[in-house]
Amino acid sequence: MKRKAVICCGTPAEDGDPAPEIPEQIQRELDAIGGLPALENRIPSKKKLEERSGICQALSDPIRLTILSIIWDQPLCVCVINRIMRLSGSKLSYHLNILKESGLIEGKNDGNWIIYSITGRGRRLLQCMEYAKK
Amino acid sequence: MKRKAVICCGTPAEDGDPAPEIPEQIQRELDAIGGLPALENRIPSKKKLEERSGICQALSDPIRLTILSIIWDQPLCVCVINRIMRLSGSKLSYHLNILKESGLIEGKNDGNWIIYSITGRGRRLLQCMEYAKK
DNA sequence: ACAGTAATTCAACAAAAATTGAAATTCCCA
DNA sequence: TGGGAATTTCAATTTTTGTTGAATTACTGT
Repeated sequence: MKRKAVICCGTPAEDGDPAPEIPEQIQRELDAIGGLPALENRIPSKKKLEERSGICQALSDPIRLTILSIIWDQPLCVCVINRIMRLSGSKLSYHLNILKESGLIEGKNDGNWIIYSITGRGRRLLQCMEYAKK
Repeated sequence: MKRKAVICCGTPAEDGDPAPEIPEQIQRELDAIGGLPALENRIPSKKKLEERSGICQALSDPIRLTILSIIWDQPLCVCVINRIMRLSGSKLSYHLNILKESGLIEGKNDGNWIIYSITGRGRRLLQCMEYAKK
């Protein structure tokens, strides 16, 4: 009854390989939902995976989370943000740009200044984060 | 009436520096909420910032998001996960470990196998992500 | 005890992200 | 139209992350 077991993780599996031995319960659950093909179906498209991981990437730095918390209640110019952050201009700019590129903040020109505000998406994501994290 | 303006972003501000010129409206809004000290108060503690950015860091990779989607409905051994992912063992292990360290998945030993499942936190975060992203 | 297997760990390397300081851009105002 | 100020951009460097393949651990059944 036993299928031939193979080394399944030392090297990537290939299409012809026999299935590795797996725990009985897992096998049952897997069969119940439709086996491996059913599992594959749940994987989001490459495009979605990249979009989501990109957003998380933007949120994955304490400096950037700090910036978001600073402009949470009102839009602010870079100047004022940096009055608190105290970073070099280029460094702050670098992080602002990452937040902007992923749609979490947006900048509006006002004469000499650029005034950044948090976007709806940025606000929702941060709130979720907050809720889900505990 | 005008305060002396200074280059405020070329170099980090220091305590003695005069405040830079800022747009009138921003100044008003800022005053209304209690000025810079009020802004500083909203910044989460370093500990929280690091915890949150760490979680986002763990979610910031398509491979790891894929793993989470694979074990979304039922716990699976590394073996089966890799039947779909087709990565080298060490690579998969590396990513599983990052997810585990940040509390998004947990592993339970079962004989020769280690069976990974998504945690409550992992589930909530991914759901939020989904909702907030659009 | 031993052979076989699932999974992890380790050290070397490659790739990506962050930091730095200098230079450039854009706008305002005299 | 020229000087000053806010912000960004760029290239060089450092730091952090991810990948690879070999070696190791831990468990099972005999």
